[in-house]
Amino acid sequence: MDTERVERQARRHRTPGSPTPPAGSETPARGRPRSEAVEQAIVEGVVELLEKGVPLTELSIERIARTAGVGKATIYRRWSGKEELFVEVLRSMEAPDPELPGTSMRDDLVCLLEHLRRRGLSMRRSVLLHNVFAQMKTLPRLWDAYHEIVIDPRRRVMHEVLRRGVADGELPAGTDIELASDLVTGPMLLRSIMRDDQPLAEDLAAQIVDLALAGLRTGPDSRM
Amino acid sequence: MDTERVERQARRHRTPGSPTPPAGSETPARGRPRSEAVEQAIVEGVVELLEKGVPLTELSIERIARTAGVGKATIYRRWSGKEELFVEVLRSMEAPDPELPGTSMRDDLVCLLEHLRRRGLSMRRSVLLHNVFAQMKTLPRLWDAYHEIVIDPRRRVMHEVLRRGVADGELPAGTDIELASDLVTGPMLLRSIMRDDQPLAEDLAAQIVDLALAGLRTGPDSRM
Amino acid sequence: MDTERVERQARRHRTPGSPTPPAGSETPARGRPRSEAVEQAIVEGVVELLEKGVPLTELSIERIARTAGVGKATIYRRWSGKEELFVEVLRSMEAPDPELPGTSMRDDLVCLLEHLRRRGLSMRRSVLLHNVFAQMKTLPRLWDAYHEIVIDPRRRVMHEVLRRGVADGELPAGTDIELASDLVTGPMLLRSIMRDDQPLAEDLAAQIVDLALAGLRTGPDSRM
Amino acid sequence: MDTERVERQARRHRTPGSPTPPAGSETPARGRPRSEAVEQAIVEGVVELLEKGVPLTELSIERIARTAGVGKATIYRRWSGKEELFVEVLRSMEAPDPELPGTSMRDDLVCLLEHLRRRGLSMRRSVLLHNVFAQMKTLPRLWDAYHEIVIDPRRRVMHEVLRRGVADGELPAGTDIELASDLVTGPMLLRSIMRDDQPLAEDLAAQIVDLALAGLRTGPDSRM
DNA sequence: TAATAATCGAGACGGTACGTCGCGTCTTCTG
DNA sequence: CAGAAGACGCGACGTACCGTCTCGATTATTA
Repeated sequence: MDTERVERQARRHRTPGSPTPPAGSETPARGRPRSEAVEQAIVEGVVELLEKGVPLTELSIERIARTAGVGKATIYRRWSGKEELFVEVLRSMEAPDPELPGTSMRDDLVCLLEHLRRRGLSMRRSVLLHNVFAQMKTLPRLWDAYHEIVIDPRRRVMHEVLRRGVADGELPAGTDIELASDLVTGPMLLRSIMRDDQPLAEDLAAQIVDLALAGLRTGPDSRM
Repeated sequence: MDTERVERQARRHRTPGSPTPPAGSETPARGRPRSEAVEQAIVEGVVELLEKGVPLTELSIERIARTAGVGKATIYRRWSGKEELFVEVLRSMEAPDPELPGTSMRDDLVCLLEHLRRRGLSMRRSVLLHNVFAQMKTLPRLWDAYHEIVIDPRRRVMHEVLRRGVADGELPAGTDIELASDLVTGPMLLRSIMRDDQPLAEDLAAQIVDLALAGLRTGPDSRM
Repeated sequence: MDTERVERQARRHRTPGSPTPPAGSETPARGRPRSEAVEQAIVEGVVELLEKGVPLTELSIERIARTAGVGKATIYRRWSGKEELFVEVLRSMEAPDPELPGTSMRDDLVCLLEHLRRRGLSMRRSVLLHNVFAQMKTLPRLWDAYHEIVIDPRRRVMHEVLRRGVADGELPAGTDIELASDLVTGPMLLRSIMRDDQPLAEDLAAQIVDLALAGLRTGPDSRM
Repeated sequence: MDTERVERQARRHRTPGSPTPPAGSETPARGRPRSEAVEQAIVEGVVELLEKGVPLTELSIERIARTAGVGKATIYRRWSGKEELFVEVLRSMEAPDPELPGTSMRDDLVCLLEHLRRRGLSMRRSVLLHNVFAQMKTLPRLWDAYHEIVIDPRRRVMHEVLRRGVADGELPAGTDIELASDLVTGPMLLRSIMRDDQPLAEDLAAQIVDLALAGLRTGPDSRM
């Protein structure tokens, strides 16, 4: 009866994209299942702290655990560290996908940029994502996850809109979709990230789109 | 156990921009003067570590001191913490101002953007500023200093170029200089920061400038 | 998050001396009965670990459970903690009572002391009781149980032997039985516990008994 | 200036027997010296806790640090763990060497045993050494140190006394000094350790010595 | 030529957080 | 019900840095 398990079976953290296993029950699920409520308490605790203005540097795992009334191990059981936890937090805060008006490519682009502007605004208001975003490049896994979950889907939508623009004749054939996408997205990003002392004007999205469509040489007044 | 802490006078750190006191000797300067060599050793030590690929998170003051063969107090005597030290490092690494060709506004813009592209490239190559930039928003003083020293001067130059473009008739009168500036800068920033998996094409600066000048509706082929 | 802890009825553990309820079934005994095999597996697992040289400090309940391939709760269902479990282990390892030759008080004493010597030897050989004994005083219930089960019975036997010695004229009337008992037992104990670097000579029991009987002033040579 | 020390120089803890280096200054003593006061505060804190009746199991390093108002690292800087710290505590509590009357071997033996009896008493009174001693065998370094510092010196004194007894004719020539020593020491040890429910009689030392000298067959009344 | 004073490397100091482990209790599913 | 499995709140482990504080030794200026 010498069963002493040596390899404690590598800890399995939740896969970023799938909170609950889809359908085919992979393992029979032995032992007491992890509490959903605890999961929520932790993530919500982090959000509360961030909204209270606590700087990200002071967001120790120990403090998070204390706030949520939870043992440290319970956090480490789910996420391998701050990074992975923040991915969860980020996901839980992301606004739902914008619904495109579909009236014209131009209007769709304005809508997408407006969504970006709103995210920029909320980053400043709540102090929240401001810092999470700021640190993201230091936390490579978080960066990757954010790309996968947030950035890439939006980008794909914008590419689709632009491709439709080419098909509808709103853009010339042979347009570099990637570059076009970055031409309209870049300025909004710059305003959000680098100019955090200035407000983001209400009609900024429209301004950028119209200027990008018409070109500097012509100016936005040439729009139909 | 010697509990009575005497409140010492606040330590005075060097002002960021002036390594040596200007001229009028404020204090008679008694005692052993600070060693220039030590100053250099610390900053160079940080640069070496960053170039060796050490993540910024592992750049503890203790490790920096060890690397430079220097006491911790010697660092704190000069800078109040990591933030202020990094400002110094940042300044010591910035490439010299680009010299504008002056042949046309378009060429000047391309030149400025090319400078930005090169910075983006070096951030990736050396792993260096990559992380420093990434963390910068978490370190507000570093962020401010970087703005003051690096971003703002470049921005002022670009604004000047654009204003000259309006004066020369290359741009329509009434052009929003700020917005125009961001329209060309934004895309390059986006490529540098958000697309760190893709290369920055040799002629990217020209591509962006030409597309921004002509506008999406027209496409870059309309250039002279 | 389910904070209201309900005060459950105190768990009832088995009485140390009676592994199975005597006869009159106190409770109707509903549900699945406790497995004897499990009981054995746990105790044997502990013994194995101890004999493998695992220090008592590293004998966590968690590890014991792992070794025996048993859930932690299953252990706590039987014993209230390490202490009570160790009593069980101790009992399962004690050598059977020595049989006295009865030829003389002196020979009986030697026999009893030889038993003690053997226990001392086995403590060293198997690394086993060595540590259990060592920690016993920290675990008061274990200490008490050990007294009750092991020490006291032996002591009573020795007292009996000595009393017979007085009756038979081998010892003077008015001999302090307690003190006499300790005079012969003490040295062997000391050698076993305090001199674990030295061997326990084959004839040590005889040496001690003879010296104690004759007295230091006379020396053991005076024996018949 | 690539000095980065890799091997942090193995931590040196104090040698058990020599609190301060004898004379020849081995190393020039660089950096801030360790505070004597802190050392004292820690050891005294442990003693206080033990005397307050805190069980040894609850004597975590963390609690000791808290009690002494000291950082954990400060403790680990001096001792490698609980074991070595307890050696210090033990030494700080040991009564000074007994002064032998020298009137006779018998009186010297009584004096030595009386010293042992007093230690036994203090172990019970203060709850102190009781547990420390109990755990000692689990903590091998502590056990070794206790031997070296406390047991062995006393034993050597007793052996000396006995040898003098042989020389003076109080004991027969050819007496086994080791065995004789254990014959008188053993019973006192047994009473101290194994019979912690009974008091240690005032004249127990004399009783044991006299009985051991005269022998059980004769009884203590035969003494001069 | 001293006396004075700030600097230097080194490292002790009280803290806080790290990520792990064991405690004893609980909650799930399977026999 | 018992049993294996493992989640749970808790608290200690030993380590790493934080920013401050002594140390002895060094290096200028001032008297």
